[in-house]
Amino acid sequence: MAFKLHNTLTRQLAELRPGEPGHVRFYTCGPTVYNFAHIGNFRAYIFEDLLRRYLKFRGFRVTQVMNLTDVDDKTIRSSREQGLPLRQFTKKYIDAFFEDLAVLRVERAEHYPAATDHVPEMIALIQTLLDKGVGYKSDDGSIYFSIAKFPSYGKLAHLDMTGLRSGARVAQDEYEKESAADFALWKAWDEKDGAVVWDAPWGRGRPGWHIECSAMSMKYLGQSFDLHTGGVDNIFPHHEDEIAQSEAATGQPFVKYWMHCAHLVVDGKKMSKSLGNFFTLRDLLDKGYSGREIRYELLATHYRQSLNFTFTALDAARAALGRLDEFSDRLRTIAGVADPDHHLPAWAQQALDAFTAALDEDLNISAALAALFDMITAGNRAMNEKTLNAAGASTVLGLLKRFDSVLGFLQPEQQQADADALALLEQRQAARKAKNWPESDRIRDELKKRGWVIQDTAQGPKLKKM
RNA sequence: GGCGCGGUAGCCAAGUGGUAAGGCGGAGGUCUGCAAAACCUCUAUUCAUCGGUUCGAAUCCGAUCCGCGCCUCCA
Repeated sequence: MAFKLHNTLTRQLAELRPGEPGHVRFYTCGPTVYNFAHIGNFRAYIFEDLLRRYLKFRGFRVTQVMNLTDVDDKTIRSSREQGLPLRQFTKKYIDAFFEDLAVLRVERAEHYPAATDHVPEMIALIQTLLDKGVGYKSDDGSIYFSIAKFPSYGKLAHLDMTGLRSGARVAQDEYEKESAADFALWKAWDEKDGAVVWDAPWGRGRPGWHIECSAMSMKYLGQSFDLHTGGVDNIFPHHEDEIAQSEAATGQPFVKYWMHCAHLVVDGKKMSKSLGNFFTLRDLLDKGYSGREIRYELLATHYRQSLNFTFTALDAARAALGRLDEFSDRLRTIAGVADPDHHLPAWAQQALDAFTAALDEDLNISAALAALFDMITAGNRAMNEKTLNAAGASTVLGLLKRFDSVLGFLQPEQQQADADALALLEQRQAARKAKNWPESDRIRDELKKRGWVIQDTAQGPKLKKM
């Protein structure tokens, strides 16, 4: 069995064979840090997290790089509006971004290079392109990439550029580009840029957007690396341009596999502020949903399928997670302190096999979750029939832990009952012992008001956060 | 117009030639002082529509109807 993925370059499934056996180097396009990231952004980061975690589950060593775009039109504009130096402005959103990732239980990548820390590398790359005659300087001092000099331009997006390539020189209002499809490697300083400026051999200015990903990915991963991911909207022009720049500069194939995740829509419509269906992670947390619940919803749809985000689905996620938690609780009760016996019950082994087979097939998460839920049904049945002993339960708990190394949502949120709630719970037990049902029910209602639900189990009452 | 994705139960969502996974919801049952929660069972003769290929199609081909994305800096 092998891990197969859908490669945007070929539009086909192919087995992942990293350049260095056993070690996957991959680059993921990160956030532009001018605002809080929204749930559509996080859909992409969670997809990449699943990929990362599954690669590790499969035994690969992973080196992942995610860039932070901290200089571009939007960051410059917003920092000026707020009267803050660029770095001070972006720091707030970089910090927020990492906080959000932690809430969503996204594993940290190995490197998070910021564009502003890598301008020398970008200048060097642009110089190479100028030396090779693929880049050219326009009258205003900007540097452009000439796609006419890169015949395979369009291979990722499957665009036929012949019509554009033969185009005549475009007028001044097209930023003095030779061809409309040429893109900026370097933008000459403009008054609107204020203090955001670097010196380059050809003049003052700032890097274009695409060049940062080429410069930083090659710095940390090499001129040729395994995997590059992002949202579908990045296929063109961003990733197409990255390929052009990088391959024109090095003469090497840039990236072997490209993976792109589809968009998230809300109630079937594209998220937009005007429709009132635009949500940051923080908006959802404010509504009382947990990062774990949001993670579940964002993860549960296959990454190449557009994800319809709804609150109904978020509630469904909550219910499904509750069931998963209950299963773990039951196992823990049976397992006690027993050691695992290294031999999975047949139904658990079956789940592991199905789980792996599903994710091997281009991260088929729906089938993987089906395997998990089938295991829960089988496991509950075994526990009902008392055919699962302590060691067996302990072994299955170990398997759940392995599953969670991929899924990242099985671990419940901490929910420590406060002293008051525990005191009430004891009072209710006393009332129940005396068969004083009205008092017992009154205390149950009181706890409910405080957000706790009582579950009377064979092992005594339990408090659950509502 | 070009490139591409999708239409499967009340909702969400797998399955891409061998006779419909899974989740939520709903219905019944078990447990319980009553509950709650949990657990068990059931819940699509059918896969947008119409033709075609085939022993066999949700899956392949053709047409049609809907929805959506990208086409120069939005994950």
